[in-house]
Amino acid sequence: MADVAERAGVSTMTVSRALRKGGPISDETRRRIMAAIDELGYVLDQTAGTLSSKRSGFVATLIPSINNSNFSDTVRGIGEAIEGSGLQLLLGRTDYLVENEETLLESMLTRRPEGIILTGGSHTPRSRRLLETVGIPVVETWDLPLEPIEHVIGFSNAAAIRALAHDLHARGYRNIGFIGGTTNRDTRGADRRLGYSQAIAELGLGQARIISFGSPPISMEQGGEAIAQLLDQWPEVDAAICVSDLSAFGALMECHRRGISVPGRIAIAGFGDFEVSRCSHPRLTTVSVDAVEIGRAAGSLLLRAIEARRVGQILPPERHEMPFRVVQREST
Amino acid sequence: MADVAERAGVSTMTVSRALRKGGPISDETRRRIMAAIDELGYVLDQTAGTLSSKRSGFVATLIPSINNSNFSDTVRGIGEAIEGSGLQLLLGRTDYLVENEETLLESMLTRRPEGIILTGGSHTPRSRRLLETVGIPVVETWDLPLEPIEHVIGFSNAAAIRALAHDLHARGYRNIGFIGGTTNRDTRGADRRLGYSQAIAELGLGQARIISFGSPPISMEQGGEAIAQLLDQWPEVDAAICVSDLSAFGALMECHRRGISVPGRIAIAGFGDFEVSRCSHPRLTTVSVDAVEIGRAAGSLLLRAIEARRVGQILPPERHEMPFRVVQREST
DNA sequence: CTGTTAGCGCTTTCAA
DNA sequence: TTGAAAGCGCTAACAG
Repeated sequence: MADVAERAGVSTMTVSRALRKGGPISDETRRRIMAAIDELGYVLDQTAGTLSSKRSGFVATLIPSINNSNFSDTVRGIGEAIEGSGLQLLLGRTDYLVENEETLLESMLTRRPEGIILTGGSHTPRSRRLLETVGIPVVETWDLPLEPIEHVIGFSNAAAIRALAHDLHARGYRNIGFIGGTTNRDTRGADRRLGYSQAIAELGLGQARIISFGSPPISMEQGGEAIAQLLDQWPEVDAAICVSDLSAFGALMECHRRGISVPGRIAIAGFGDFEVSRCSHPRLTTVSVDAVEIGRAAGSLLLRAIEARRVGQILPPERHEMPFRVVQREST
Repeated sequence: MADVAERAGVSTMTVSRALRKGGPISDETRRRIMAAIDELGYVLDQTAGTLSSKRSGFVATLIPSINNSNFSDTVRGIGEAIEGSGLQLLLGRTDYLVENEETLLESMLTRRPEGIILTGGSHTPRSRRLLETVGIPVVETWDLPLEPIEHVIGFSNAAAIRALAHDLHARGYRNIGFIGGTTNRDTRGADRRLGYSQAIAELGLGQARIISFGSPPISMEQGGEAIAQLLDQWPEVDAAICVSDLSAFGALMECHRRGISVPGRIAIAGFGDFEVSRCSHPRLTTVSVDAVEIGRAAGSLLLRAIEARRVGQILPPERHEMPFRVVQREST
């Protein structure tokens, strides 16, 4: 800034003002300063600015996996929502583990983010404590936690799968199985399994037929092995609900390979409305959630909360339930 | 730090030392300090530390898309490489546009990253200038630029597709088509198309049969529409190379839908060895690149370069060509 | 092994 | 519309 100020014949304070949109500064002075910056090829050092202004301009976001279109869509939505606000995303990948979330959270908090968006409603006690201590706005997404930290933009994964199971039942399927991961590490996956069990009980379908296969997130490959196991163990199954479209797709392809007709011999449905489920042959029935919209809603809510804090206020906790939709396609 | 220091009965400088691994400090003092930090629920403010030490602890990484397993695998590899070094990833998504790359770069440089990993070898003049001015280590990946900025961890996309075309030729295919995007926005995609054209010329196969479909990255859906167009325009084609596995998969599914046998009537091959290509039926022939290893190599190279700068040295530019491999599967 | 002093490059605050 | 002074919370450098 000193170099720029000298070149433009002003003080560093004037340079600082020129770099903010609303600053009281004459057009001519700003032009000279911008020219000087451009000639020097300099960029502002936000580190110093953060220290001085106590505004980092960071928004921390934690997602389970970056290579999952649901979560990457949500990140895109967050990006759209904070675009133009001067806020920057600090992205972290928990790999579906709350322990990783805690570590990442701690490491991100050292950057003094002004707000945080988390995936899911399960966190370690220490994570909750850290968030309380820093006192910045928090939004939990993709879930409806019973005891939210603060704001929530989510939906019930259990209710979504229940709706899918009811839909299958209405179409005449009676022996519906479920394919998911072996642990509760993926809490949304565990919630979906719960929704399946609830639906089976509600519909009076007797026995729950659950194949747990592999550490979450369950892959396409594992979906294929799981469907074989399901058909082996309960030959009477006429429909399979998979914890996500990826395993559903793997199951579908394995059926092709074995000459098992879908939906003739068995119907297959997934969750998430991934691109692969729209393109496969047959196209996969699934539950669609607007992941981009979850991100947009979470981002704009967080933005309002951050702006409130900047003027010394606190936005009361908000909780928005996002819609989901059973998408009936050719596989059921 | 003042609060912690008071509680532990030491100076802030001692607290600072306790928070670094190698610091000269007694076990007992460190224990007391850590206890105080834990009781208070405080985390270090790296903003101030960055300003003082001139080390941000950030590594900036720019990728075209986060929802692409190739790039997200590379990010994972980078993460593995820098794990334990105390460095943190600052991730940005360019959406395949060098103009976005420039904007993101500028915004990230305000955070004073200690090193940068870029995807591809095409950048705006201003991007190159900014990088020169800041003088931090730069690694370009996923390409072999003719005029690299500094370090390179990549491979030739053209050579990879040439190898695939030669492989198809060796298996008897003579009328090979290519499916890709309409513009050069995705420079790796454009390079792959170039490799196809080179191979057609080298092998004396006469006419190049190229279907350009949609703005890159071309989707599964678009792959399906493109294969229909290819078969319509050149009914003699006996093989199709797609710019990526996603479009190849879309093409494959569209053939299923139309009752066109793969590979009986037409062979289909892709690029990238995505999970979907390993699981589809038939499994897709593709070109495999170890994306995680590209990330690991780029990360550890950058780490060496950063450590060199920290002791006032400069690591001479390195250039590593990563292997690719044609993976013959059932679709050809 | 621990403490003191100075200062990183900005922005806030106040004054003109 | 502009400038001067002070200070954000750490760490480097030096001393003991």
